[in-house]
Amino acid sequence: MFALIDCNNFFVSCERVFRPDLENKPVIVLSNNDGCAIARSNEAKLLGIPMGAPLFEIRHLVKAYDIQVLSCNFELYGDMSRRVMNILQQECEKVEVYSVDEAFLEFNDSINWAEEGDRLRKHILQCTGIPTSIGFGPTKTLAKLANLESKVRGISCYIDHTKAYHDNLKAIPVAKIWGIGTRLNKSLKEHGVYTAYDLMTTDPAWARRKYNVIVERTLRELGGISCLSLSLIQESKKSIQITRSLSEPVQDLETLKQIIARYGFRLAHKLRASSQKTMTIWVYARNSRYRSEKPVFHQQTIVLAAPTNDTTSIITLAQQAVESFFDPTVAYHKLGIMAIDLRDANAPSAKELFVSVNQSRKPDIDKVMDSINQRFGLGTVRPLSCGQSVGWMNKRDHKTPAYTTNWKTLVEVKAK
DNA sequence: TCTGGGGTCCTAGGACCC
DNA sequence: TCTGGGGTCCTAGGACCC
Repeated sequence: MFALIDCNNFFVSCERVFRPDLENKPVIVLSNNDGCAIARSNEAKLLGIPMGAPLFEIRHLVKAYDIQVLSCNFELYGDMSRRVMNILQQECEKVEVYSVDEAFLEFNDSINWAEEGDRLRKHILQCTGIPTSIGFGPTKTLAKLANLESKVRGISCYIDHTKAYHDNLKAIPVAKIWGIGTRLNKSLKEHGVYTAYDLMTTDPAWARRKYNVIVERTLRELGGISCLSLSLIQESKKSIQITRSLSEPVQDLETLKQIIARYGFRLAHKLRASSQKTMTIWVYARNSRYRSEKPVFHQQTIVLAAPTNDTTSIITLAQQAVESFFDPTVAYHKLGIMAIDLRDANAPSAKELFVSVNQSRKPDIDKVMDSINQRFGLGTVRPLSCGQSVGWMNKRDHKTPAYTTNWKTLVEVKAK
């Protein structure tokens, strides 16, 4: 038996742990640059704020209902996520961390799911302050659906393919199923498939022919046949990227080079943190999707002679890429750098046999930089090419402190 | 005025091999 | 006029996820 446990309105819940005054109030957490609402409390959802709503479009609601607006604080969410997952790993033998706020669990079929679910939810709430929902089922896809029901009802739930649950399945729109996105939803509806029950009772061979193996699998999973197993070991990443929208458009080459240097700096740091090196770097820049008359997308792919996670090399290559495609008439609004074709840093490739002595000594600098930054915060020491903070930095006007990861911003409690 | 960031998997088609 | 059969690898693009 599978279970999906999921933190309720995760980012908002993290904020509420340290801001109890936000309980029972409508709260939203914004994306980078305070652009869109990426997390909403139940109260905010009830006010009709959709996921991803741009802040400027909902200003009137924020004002009218005194919605509490917060900038994103990923340091906090990442740390809270680790705490929740650690607890799960202590409590269950088989845990697959699926995302920042979700995990799949696997249990013996004979467990009392209601009891087990309530126990876990209580325990997590007590240890971290984060409320969760939990759904059980004979497959991952059904456990996901049961989790939806758990969210609505506030208790542990179970769903399977048998007759006893057909009414539940008939009440679930096909778009809510894991793996059915907007395109598939539209197409399925055109073929008369509206609910989870409809999809479950569709011919798998047709699904394979008409769509692909993923849809076929989803359909079989709905029918109680487990096609997706738990991945207990965290596979190493296949790509790592840093992309950001700029808070204001940039048309100046030197500024763009500084920005991409910062992204390259973070990318190299991430690569080292996951003990990986990259063989290929992809850099792109584009104008605004919303404002510009003509979409512009500039990009360059750089294939390296040998895999690297060296800050200086990555920054140099990224800046060369930006120089090569830079066009002074374009107002750049978003930049990104991506490392693809990753290798295990601890398993040197034959190509690395030929790097110069000079280059092979460089990682020491990165090591020192990483250890200082680990202690005092990323960016405390950084290459000169990253420049000083200027206008294009991320806008975060409503950010809460890093309560759990920075000594300077720990919460103070006064006892009388 | 103002619109997020970071991933994965699958498939079709082209290039190339013998 | 008529031009094999079988295979692998790579890439771009589409769709999905949170």
